[in-house]
This record gives sequence, structure tokens and C-alpha cells, in this order.
Amino acid sequence: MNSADVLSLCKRRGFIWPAYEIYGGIAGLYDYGPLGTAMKNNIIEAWRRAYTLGEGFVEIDSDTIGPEAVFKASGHVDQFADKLVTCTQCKTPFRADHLLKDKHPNPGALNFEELDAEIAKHGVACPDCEGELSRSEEFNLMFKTTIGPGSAGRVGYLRPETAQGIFVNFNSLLRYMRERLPFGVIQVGRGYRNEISPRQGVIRLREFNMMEAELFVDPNDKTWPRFRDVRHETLRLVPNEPGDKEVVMSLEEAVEQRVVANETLAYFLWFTQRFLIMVGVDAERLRFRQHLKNEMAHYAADCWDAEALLSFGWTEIVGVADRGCWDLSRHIEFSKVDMSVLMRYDSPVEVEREVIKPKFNLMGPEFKAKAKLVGNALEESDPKEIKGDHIVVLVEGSPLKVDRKYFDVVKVKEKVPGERVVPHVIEPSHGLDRIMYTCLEHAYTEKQDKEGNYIVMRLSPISAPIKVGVFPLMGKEELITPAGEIDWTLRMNGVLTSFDDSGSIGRRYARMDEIGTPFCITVDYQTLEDGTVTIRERDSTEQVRVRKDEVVAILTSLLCGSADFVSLKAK
RNA sequence: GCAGGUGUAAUCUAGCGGUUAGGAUUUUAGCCUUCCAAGCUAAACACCCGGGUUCGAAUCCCGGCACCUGCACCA
Repeated sequence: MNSADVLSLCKRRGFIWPAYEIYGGIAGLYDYGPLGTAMKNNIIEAWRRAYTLGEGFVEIDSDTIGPEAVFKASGHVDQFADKLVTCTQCKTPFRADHLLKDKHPNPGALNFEELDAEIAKHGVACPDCEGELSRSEEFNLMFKTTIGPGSAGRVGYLRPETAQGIFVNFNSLLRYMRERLPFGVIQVGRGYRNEISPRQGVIRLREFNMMEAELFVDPNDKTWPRFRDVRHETLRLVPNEPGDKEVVMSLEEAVEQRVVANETLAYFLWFTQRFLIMVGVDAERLRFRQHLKNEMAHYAADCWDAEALLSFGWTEIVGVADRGCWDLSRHIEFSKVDMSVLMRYDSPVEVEREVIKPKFNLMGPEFKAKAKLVGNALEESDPKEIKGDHIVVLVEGSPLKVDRKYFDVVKVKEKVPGERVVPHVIEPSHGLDRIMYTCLEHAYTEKQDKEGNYIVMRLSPISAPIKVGVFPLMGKEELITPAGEIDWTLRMNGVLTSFDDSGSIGRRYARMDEIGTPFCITVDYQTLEDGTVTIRERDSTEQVRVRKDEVVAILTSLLCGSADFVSLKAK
């Protein structure tokens, strides 16, 4: 099996196919067909429920386009505004302005033509191999656009991740969450990166689907209440130590041995693992690898990738990062809006401290109009700065010596309700397209039969786009009618079915196997006699006969995992 | 973005200067069929796009696009 087989099936059966094919296609753009869309929605729904119902996160939906300031603050503009030249010999890319550092007073300000001219003028060659350099070109992974008409428009970008949409809404979210940490916010949406060379099918796309969760926590408390419940669960980890050694350890061990930085991060590694396995990632082909220090994103303090073993090798499908306070601090800095949270003490702490109290009645005659300013400066000063008989304060930017006789030092008591902190962020960020592809590749099994390859997609019932195939054993009216009734009943109970009365029964089973439909119901002549139908399970191809009025209840429990086929068969 | 390779129906492929562009799978209609891609009869669907060479191009040449492999890149 290779990725071409999977992609070929995806196209043939309507999961995923290259976009704009009638115009020759665009690398890095793929569309989801009917089955792919249904499956994608199933994965999203499972994820959404895990976070909102399971962990009490809230979901928002923010814009995909944003003004430049947002991405200046996030760091994305500067990370990708580089102008690059590439060596035509050894192919090493260099930042053009760096190469001109000694040759030009301000190379960072040059445009492409000027850079090329300067490089030619000074005969700059490749620092590595002396090879000739290519022309300079922009290297910016964000799609740039203009918000608003013409030259009056503001520079904007398509978001390279959904996360910023949560950070910029932090204050509104904090209010909504009644100003208490920790709280979590999720978002599902598209992100855009103008990749240099998209490859490997849907693994690197220019427009992609993400599911991101941002958990805001108290930086002084990265414990997690539910950690206790799962502390004995295990993770397969590759810590960032020399040798790339893989270790299996419990969450508890991982945190105690400081392999994983804190409980919350460890909990969400496990949470991610559970989700991935639930939607159909093979547990044997899943591990978590810690980012190397030099690999870490500009915002991350620690980061673990969930990696799936695909035909391309180990591939990142989820990143679980401790982003620290990077994002919020940057938005505070750039927007000048406070985004700190008051962590209240159990009861307000009464503290006594010394403050400077200006004697305005004496200062008036001395400092005249500036008396008020001087007084304010004194109030803001620390009594520790008093030097003998005077203190130096800053008034309108210049130091001013103020004599001791103009102020008193008094003790005041004040109540401090808590400490203001900028929350830290734990971010599980999921590449939905990659997860979906992983589910498809891990589900793909083929065996030889007389026709050639017989393909079964062993998709998880949760992800499978079609849940049940409903067939009359043969295309006869007396069988089609009752089968049609069962099909209708299932659909009206929220189970997506596929009704098929064409060709042979074997062909119809095969068709369902190839798109991963977990169960098939067949109405045969016995149904007409005793009202029973058969349920066939995809992976074992075994059948069990049940009363047709029980079909909905049985299938519903089979699909959600509260019943399993083996014990149903034993009954 | 660089180098090499490849583009024929939805899929796999034959054809390598002159073919009504062939086959298989698939799909559709009908017949047949009492549980795992059965059979029969019809039908549908293709030379990646644009130039050039030639009397004549799916076939040769050039450019573009896409895919594959390696390199680089992947915050």
C-alpha cells in the first residue's frame, strides 16, 4: 500500500480530490467530496464533543482574514517577510539583506530590484560554495491582501492559524467565562499558508482545516484536576534528547521525571491520544515527539507533536504546545490593551506599607504651577528611594530634587484581592486534513481475491461517512419495499445509510467495504416469514440475525460503541 | 524553488508519426440471480493545456500546468 493507492481510492469514491481539476489543478489545494465532507464533519463533531461536553471548553468562530497589526503582534509578519536568494550551485537559501550587511548601510530597506543590483555590483556570491546567486524573491508564507478598496485599503492577511482569533478575543471571552481561570476555547476553521512546495497529497496544503484548542491557565498553577483520573494511562514518547529514543511511560511518571513539563500538558497529550484513536488512528502507529529547541515555533515554550506513521514516514498530525504567555503578552504590547487576569486570593490580603504623602500646602508656594505634578510624582515613588534629606523624582522627564520637608512618610493599610497574571496557554492544535488522511491510510487494507485487490477501509464507526448499507437480497419488489422501510427508519433516527438494490449482493458489500461502511443490513426471504434481517459486520464479514424492529436500537449502540458485534453474535 | 521522471475515460492500462485510439475495472439500463466484486445484452466516458515541426501528432520538439522521486523549505 502506498499513498497513491489511498489517494486514488479517495478520488474514485468521492472522499478527496484535487481542486480546480478542469483548469489543470493547483498544487496544495484539494476539495472534499461527499464522503470526505461527511467524514470530516464526523471527526469535527467527535472532537467538538470531547472538548465542549467532556472538558467544558467553549467554541467560537472568528474571521479568517485579519489586519496586519494582528500578525505583527503574533510574529507571523516578521517571520516570513524575508527576501531570499538561492545559490544556483548548492541550492542553499540566504537572506539577501544579510549578505549585504557589510556592503550597504541599510540593506533591510532595499526592494528586490535594488537587492539584485547591489548583489551584482558587489559581486556577492554564495558564502558556502562561491556559486552564483539567484534573483531575490519574497518568502512569506502568509497570503497577503487588501481590506477595503484601492489604495485606501489596509493591508491584511489570511490567517496562518486559527489561534490568533481566540487571543484577540481574549477579554470578551474572559468576561464570558466570568473572569476565572482556567478556561478553554476551541475553534474549527481554515488556515492558509502559501507553501513553497506542497507535496504528499493532503499532508501539506495551502488551504487547510484546523481544529485548535486554547486553554488559558494560571502560570503559577499548571496542575489539572482530572490528571489524577488518568495518571496511570500511558503515552509513547520521544523526548528531545540525543538518540531519538522512544519511551513508554505513564502520565504520572512523565510529569514526575520532568519529561513532560506539567500536568496540564501531559493531560492533553493523553486527551489528544484518546481522541485520535477514537476517530481511527492506529494506536500502534502513533507517538508523541518533543520538539527540539531549535525546531520550536517562535511562540512555544515546549511542544510535543502527535506523529502518525504514514507511507511518508512519521508525520505531525497534532501539535500540543505550551505557548507560555507569548501571544497575550504580544497582543498587550501591540494593542495597549490589558489582558491580565486577577487571580483572587481566598480572602483579600491586608498589607501594610509605607507611602510618601506630599505636603501640598508647603509645595504650592515653592513649586507653583508644577506643585500638582511634583506631588503626583512623590506619591508614586517608593520611600526606599529617599536619600537622607531629599528624594529625586522625575517630573516631566527630568529629575528633580525634592527636600524632605515637603513630604511625610506614612504607613497605610490596603487590601490586595489577588495577583494579576497574564495567563499561559496550552494549545492542542490539530491538522484536520492530516488526521483525516491518517484515518484513511490506517484504515486501508487490501487482500487478493479472484478479481484482484479487494479493498476494505476499516474506518472507525465514528468517522465512517456512511454508517449502514441497506439492501434487499435481490432486486425484487417484495424485498425492496421492506428494505426501503428499514432504510427510512434508520435515516429518520439520524443514521446515515446507503440503500442499494443493484447487481449482486457481493458487489454491494464490496462497495460498502471500500468506503468503510461498518455495517450492512440485508432483507431476505426469511424476513418475509419471521421479520428478521441480517446485520453484517464489515471487518469480520460475519452476520447476525435480528428482529427488524430492533434494528435501530442495536445499530445505534453498535455505532456508538456501547455494544459490540462479537457479544451480539454470541447472544 | 532546483534536478530527474511521468501525464491516454472515474480507475488501471495498450498504442510510440497515418488506428473508427484497444482492453480491463467502473458506471447506467435490462435480463438472470436465495448472502460476499458471478453471468449475459446494450450503453456512457479519454489522448493535461498552449504553441511548433510535418501532407499528417496521443506519439517528435518547445513552453505552461499537475503528479511522483530527490534536494531545499515546512515559523
